[in-house]
Amino acid sequence: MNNYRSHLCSELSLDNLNQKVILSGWADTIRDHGNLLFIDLRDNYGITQCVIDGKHELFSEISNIGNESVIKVIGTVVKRSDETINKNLKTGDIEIKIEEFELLSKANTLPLPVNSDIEYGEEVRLKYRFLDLRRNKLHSNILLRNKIISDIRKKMINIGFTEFQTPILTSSSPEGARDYLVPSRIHQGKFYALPQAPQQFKQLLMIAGFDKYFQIAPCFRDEDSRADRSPGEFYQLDFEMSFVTQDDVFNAIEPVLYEVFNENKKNTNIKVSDYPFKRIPYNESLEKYGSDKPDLRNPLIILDYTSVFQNSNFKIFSNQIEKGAVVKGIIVKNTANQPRSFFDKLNNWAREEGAAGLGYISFSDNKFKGPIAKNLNDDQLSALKLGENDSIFFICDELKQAQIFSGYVREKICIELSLLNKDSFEFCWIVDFPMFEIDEKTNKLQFSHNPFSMPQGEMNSLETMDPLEIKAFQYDIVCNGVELSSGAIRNHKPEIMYKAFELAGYSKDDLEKKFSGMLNALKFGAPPHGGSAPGIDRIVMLLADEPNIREVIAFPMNQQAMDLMMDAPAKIDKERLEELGIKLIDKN
RNA sequence: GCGGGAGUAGUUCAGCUGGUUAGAACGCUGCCCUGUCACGGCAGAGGUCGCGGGUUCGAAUCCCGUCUCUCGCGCCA
Repeated sequence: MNNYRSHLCSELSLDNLNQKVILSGWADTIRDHGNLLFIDLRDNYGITQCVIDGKHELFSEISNIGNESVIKVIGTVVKRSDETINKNLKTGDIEIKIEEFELLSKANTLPLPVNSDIEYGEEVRLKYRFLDLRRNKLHSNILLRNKIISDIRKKMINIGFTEFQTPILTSSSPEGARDYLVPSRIHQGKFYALPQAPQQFKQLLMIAGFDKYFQIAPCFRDEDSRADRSPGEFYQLDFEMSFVTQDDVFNAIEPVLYEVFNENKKNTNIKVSDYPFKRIPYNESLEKYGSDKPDLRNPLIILDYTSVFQNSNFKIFSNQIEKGAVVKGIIVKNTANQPRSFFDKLNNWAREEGAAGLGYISFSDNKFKGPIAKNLNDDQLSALKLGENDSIFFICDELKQAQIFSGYVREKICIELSLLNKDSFEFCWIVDFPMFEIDEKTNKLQFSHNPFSMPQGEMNSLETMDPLEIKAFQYDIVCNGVELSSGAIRNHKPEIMYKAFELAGYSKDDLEKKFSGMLNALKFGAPPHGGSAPGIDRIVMLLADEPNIREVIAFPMNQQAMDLMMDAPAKIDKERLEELGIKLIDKN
């Protein structure tokens, strides 16, 4: 028998009555009645109440152990009397009558309590992460995370993917995020970089003929954090497939995501959108939702009303339209009877956000109301297509600004009126991203996403179309307004790549210098291939219903990319720096 | 780099327009308590009010600077 335990803290019941058992765990709460003492003993699996009588010789010793000390208890399983049964505990029908106990590890006074769910400051929680991880919420989040990862792994293998490992010490990539650099001792003055993603490696594995690759891949990017963006490192379900079109990629991963969400959702009321998921072209997403990561739980839709206002008497809009602006509108049902303050509040909010205001028209009892209504004639008003009790809010600006701000308005009104359907996971693909865009600073053409994506229409498009009109086989998967990943069908033909880079201002030489490995590989027989890489941390965030990514990572860094527990990053001894040939300079 | 919020006991927080000795809860220490499950009761210890400067007879409170945490923007192909 195991020296420390015969059973787990979750598994004893009336079936075990009168058995002598050994349990080990943490003293979660200790209730000392002077001549009677209860200990809730906790392990990874559950809690079991242990009791000792004041007459027992170990009583005084056990009454001094302190919360979170680790103890081993030997005792007998006894039935609780009817009035002392605890229905909140799985083991609440029984308790352990302590006969012997051993203090395995004494705990000092705690810097934060483990046995309560009260919110605590992050600095303390991160510094004592091992204590925070003992607490209910984090403990179950991390268990959920590991369940999700293991489910993903099983499903990917089941549908024929092969799991790989790719290098952590690799070379710096010229495009994209800042790299984390690692100095080389052997090659003084040279650096490895940690991979931002195993992008090139997975493509090389396709070229190597492995057909279907996946990896729960660590990715490293030296960029500033957000609530949903962990600084430094994060994980992706990175996958890639050979001999596929965009639809083949979607068809492969949709069931995996659907099942992972459906099998790990918090309660059975939650509905996961059925696959195939909606496919929304990038431009349509900006038009209808004002975002390239729309939250489809929000029922509001943005429509275009430029033509209604174009020749109207509402000069504020019609003058702007003449200068090239557009008018967007959002119809909101059952709001015509909202008090004036509702509309004023939104208008004030819009002004605070930097907009000129938020005009509106309401329709009820066959009458159009609101400050703009009197400027439109009957034809124009009926073109709004308002139903009884509807209101419509207008945004007028240059196209891109109007789209973005309409997106904010859509979100704001949804929050104000609590229109979000919280019991659902709404997936969609955003497809047909533009291949190129204009860099606003330099006015030059640049790649809008991954430069290795295949342009739709391939060489023909690059040679004949306006570059800004060319779409790429580039797609994002979005769930509840969270961008889970982007992916693409890759460009596997060197001549198309030379041409695409040429349009973005890179010479053949530039390309060969920067991406020689990849480019070289494409010259020796590369299959058409593509894939994607949904973010694991964000999937867990959604399923755990956590607003902050640190709540689903066992050992996260703080916003400043510091590990407060391990004290990283840290200064390095002079000797080590010398060995690496590194001299620090004082930037101040 | 820029903007918002925060920083008071080990912890979570209160502390008004400046005014005696800066409070509460949890935790901690001691005593009492045989059926609790956030056990209860009594007593006690514990604070450079982030740091520096200023205004004032007097600053946790007002002003300036600075540091730290956090949220957002930039950034993240």
